[in-house]
Amino acid sequence: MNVLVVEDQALVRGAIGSLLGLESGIDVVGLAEHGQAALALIANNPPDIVLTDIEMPEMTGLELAAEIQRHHSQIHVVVMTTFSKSGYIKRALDLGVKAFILKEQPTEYLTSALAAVMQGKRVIEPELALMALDDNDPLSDKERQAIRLAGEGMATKLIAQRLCLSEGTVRNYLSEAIAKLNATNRIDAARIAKQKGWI
Amino acid sequence: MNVLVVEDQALVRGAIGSLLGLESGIDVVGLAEHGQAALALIANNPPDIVLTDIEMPEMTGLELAAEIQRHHSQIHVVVMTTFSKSGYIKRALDLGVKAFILKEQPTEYLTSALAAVMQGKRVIEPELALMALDDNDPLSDKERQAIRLAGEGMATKLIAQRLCLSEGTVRNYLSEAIAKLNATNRIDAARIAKQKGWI
DNA sequence: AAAAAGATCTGACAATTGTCACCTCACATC
DNA sequence: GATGTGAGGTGACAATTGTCAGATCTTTTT
Repeated sequence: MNVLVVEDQALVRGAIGSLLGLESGIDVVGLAEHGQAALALIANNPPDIVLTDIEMPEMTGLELAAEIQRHHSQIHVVVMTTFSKSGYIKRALDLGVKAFILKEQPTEYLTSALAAVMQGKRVIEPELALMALDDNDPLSDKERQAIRLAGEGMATKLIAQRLCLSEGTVRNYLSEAIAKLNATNRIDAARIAKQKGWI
Repeated sequence: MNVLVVEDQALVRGAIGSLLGLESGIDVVGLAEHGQAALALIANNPPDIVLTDIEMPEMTGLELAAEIQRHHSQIHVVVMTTFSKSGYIKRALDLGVKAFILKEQPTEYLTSALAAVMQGKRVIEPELALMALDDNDPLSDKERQAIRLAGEGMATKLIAQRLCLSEGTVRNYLSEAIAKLNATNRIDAARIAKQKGWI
């Protein structure tokens, strides 16, 4: 099967290309450093599978998956990512992505997932699928914005100015968010929300 | 030459192992997922070169480099990282690291750097070396640790317990660090220090 | 040996942050 | 027209955080 590898870090891109090149049954037919480059290669020579990272500049792997779903629906998309954020998983599943690979998983997981995808299967760890289900972001829009700014080190007064709210209201939002996320303070809350992909 | 690869993401670790395995003259004699595991492998079977990522949980690649410099000074250390933070580069050079590889560089850069290191050379991009020059980390060791924990959302009391210091002393350290970094509070200070590679 | 320089600690104080109960106003619904 | 409901606000209070001026007790320097 023909695979196109999309990953922004050249060293990792090359290393994964080399890894897959060793597998019998897999031909690496292209390497792209972001979604735009990948689309150009796909137009010329559509592969069977596009294996793409999610976090990339210019165009993320999920945006690439959306584009492929729209214009090249016969191509299977497999995404890789460092972070098992429930938001990512949910979007990927909605976009018809065939496999969801975490970079913490061993190389054998990747190769066997690619083989399974060629047989028409979907590959996703059950626990990740569950994460997508209970991806219920409890934060309101204002809470989200307040927590994000707080996570960048802004003081309450500045956050209030930025959001055009009173200082007290901002404190209320932050307090709410801290409670909802079971955090101990605003920094902790920001950390938790980031980790879930909510801010 | 015998190379030990240290990288926390299994997929990337395996892929780099596979890449280096293809090179004639390179034997990948071990794969470790963090500094602790690497040290255990080194004790049994010291390689010629340790190729390590910097950003890792438990023990960072730079902490590993320090440990190797102290106890296994004949081993060459090569670090890889996504971020060209001036603090990383400076610390790496101070720790006797032989080559500094960015993950955005192509795979050939890595393989040729490893070959050069075996010939006793040092490999670092001139522009990165320059970054190291104008990097003056003003933080003391204790301040660094305190700020890092604060950046993770820990309250003063917990930080004090972790560092075996009194609460007041921790507040002093944080206050000092905030002043030195021209920050407005502990979160802001942590953000600045992270970006420079000081924590 | 005296002086200087550290690191840690303490206590006091002000500023910021976190929590909570309750207020107001607009706007949709019954 | 009465009633909810939700966004935004206020004020009060406690807890945490930030600042600073010493106090102790090592080390290091002179």
